[in-house]
Amino acid sequence: MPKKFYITTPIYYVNARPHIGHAYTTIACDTIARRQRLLGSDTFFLTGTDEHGQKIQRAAEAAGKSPQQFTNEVSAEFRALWDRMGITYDDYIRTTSDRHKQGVQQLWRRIRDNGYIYKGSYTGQYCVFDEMYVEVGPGEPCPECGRPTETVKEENYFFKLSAFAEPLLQLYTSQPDFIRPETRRNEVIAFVRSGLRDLSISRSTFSWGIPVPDDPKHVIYVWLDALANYITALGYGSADASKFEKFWPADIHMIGKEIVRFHCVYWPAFLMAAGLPLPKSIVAHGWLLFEESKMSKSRGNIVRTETILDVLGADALRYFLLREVVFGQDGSFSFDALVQRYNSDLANGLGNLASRTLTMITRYFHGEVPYPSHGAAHTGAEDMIAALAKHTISEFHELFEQQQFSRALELAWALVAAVDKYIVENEPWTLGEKQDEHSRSRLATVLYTSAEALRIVTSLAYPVMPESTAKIWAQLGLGDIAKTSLADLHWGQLQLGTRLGKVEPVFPRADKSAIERMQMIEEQQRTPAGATEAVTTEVVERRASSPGTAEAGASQGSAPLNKPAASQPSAPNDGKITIDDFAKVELRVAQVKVAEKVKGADKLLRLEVDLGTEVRQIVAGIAEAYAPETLVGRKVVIVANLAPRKLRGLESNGMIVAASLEGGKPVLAAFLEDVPIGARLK
RNA sequence: CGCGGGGUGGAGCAGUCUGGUAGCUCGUUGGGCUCAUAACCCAAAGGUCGGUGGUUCAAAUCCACCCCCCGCAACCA
Repeated sequence: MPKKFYITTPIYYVNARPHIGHAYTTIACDTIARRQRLLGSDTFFLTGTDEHGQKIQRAAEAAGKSPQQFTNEVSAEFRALWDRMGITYDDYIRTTSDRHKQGVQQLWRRIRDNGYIYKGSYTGQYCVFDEMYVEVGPGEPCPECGRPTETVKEENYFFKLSAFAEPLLQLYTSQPDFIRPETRRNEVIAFVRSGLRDLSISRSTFSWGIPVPDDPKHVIYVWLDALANYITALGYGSADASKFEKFWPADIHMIGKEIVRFHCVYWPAFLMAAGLPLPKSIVAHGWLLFEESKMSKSRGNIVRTETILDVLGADALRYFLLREVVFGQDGSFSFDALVQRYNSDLANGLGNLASRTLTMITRYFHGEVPYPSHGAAHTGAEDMIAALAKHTISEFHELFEQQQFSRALELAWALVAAVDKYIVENEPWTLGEKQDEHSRSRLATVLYTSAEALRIVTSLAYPVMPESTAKIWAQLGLGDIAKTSLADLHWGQLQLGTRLGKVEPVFPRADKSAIERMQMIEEQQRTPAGATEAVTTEVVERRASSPGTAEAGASQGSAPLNKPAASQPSAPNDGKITIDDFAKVELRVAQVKVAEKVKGADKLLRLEVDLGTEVRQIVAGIAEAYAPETLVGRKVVIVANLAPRKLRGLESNGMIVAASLEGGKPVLAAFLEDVPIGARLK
């Protein structure tokens, strides 16, 4: 009876288009799943999309679509990307599917019948973005994300989360591996220790969700809805629960670090309340940051996965992400680093080793794997390679089990380097020129050893790079790489006399133009985002069940998340605006009448400026560069028609125009000639 | 005391949990080889592992204190 293995990605929230961060999570899971299959496990790999909630409802409205239509489209995009990347998911769950709704309602009933749901009323500040109530006063922004909150009063169903603090802490203690890596575990423990409050798990203020059983005025809280996907996909709550019986509990829930709390606190609590088994482990990875250079203002910084697929292929991306980023920590992505890695490790490393080894076998042995000597032509060098290979296999397995992908790959590539060295030291090309028995035998041994090491690295790397390793496999004359067994991989399995396939480069070298090509594609994809659109699209995946894609500086509005159909007449493609756009900005000369520091703020000055027609208050972040008294009487340029905004409790009605120097130091705009107060700049 | 992540040869990073010759990739310099995708191999230069103190036979690693940098959030309309 083979071991079962169940792994999940988060289900991705469809308010954002898929990007490289989503791909990162999915790639990690796919790699683990492929490896498990090769190890002989009966594997089930689940991914899907999370489609309910107020945010989606609003985004759909903004796009002029029904929520279902909207989510259908985005969900299909995710699925298409995974298909294009060859992701081997076994099922794709959508939270708007009937099977899911049915299962969620069943879960609800079960928790309710066990006495963990009660009805209460709640008045408070609600953050639409985070889909949660926050503890702030009316009018205050969300402490989590800083966005405005709405005052909401509703009668809700509550989940008795408070009853689970002790059981949860016990869980974390008794199963140290439940949350990985450890820093996340510590965070969770600290959070639970600080006390758990009951959780509101229904909403009646909007309708885009799954109705609460027996009270359809309410819809079920999106997180309870979403988390349940892990069991509903297996048929929980349906007529056929055989998969649920077989695969649940999950072996790994892979998540990004931003959704640790939901998976490590709420989800196990829900399951405990329902009397269901808990997942075995939750693995949180870090975020992908984009080329942390400051020049990212001119570039956008959300990289589309398709761009990389177009130029270097999926395997290059898979290898890069798993090799370059220390799993669990934040990593950075850049085209430069990608191409660098690709060239040094794949083209020059594995690809070149395959090429040189197989070419020589083709040349000297007519393309048949030769017989290694066990006699006089066998030296200690072969033993060393074999021993290293053996060590590599066992260490590699161990590191992979701990999700230490980068170290595992580094280790495997050390074998590649060792074989390169072995080849140089043994000079098979010299041996090939001699015809004597010993030289022939020696040559056979060297080439067999190289090919066998190549075979081992290739099979270890298969889960990471399924396409390219399959090509090497074919060149080695072996069958279907996806059908090989990793469990009993060992030295010496390469069959003598195996006929090689056609030898050709698997990883063609990438030159600098590859980087330029990718940047160009990104450039082209970047539709000029109208300001209004940015509002809806700016809700990048914060709560989204995916690794965050932290951005270095640029405004998020330029993300390629916009509807292509945007009928914004304004800008040509290169980011330029028309004179009409500029005319919208009302720049005027004003004179500072009053300037003073804002209490409790380091950078803010409160100014009263005279526009000629009125005196208004502006709060500006220039306190570090200008002393208040030096400003009084000075003429400055302000943006006069900026929407008011509260800063530190004070309303600011405009913005002072200043040059921004390195380090953020502002230098106020000024005139050499005298100008009248109120004059408009055009 | 806002949250978080860092400070390791020129660059980018691993190693820190489980103390014991400081490792990887790129880059630089010189050499080798010619089977291979201008690739591969060798050698060299380059490090007070942020600082100070402590524990220890032994500290990049453990403890304490301090300094600095970067995100996010603020107070950059």
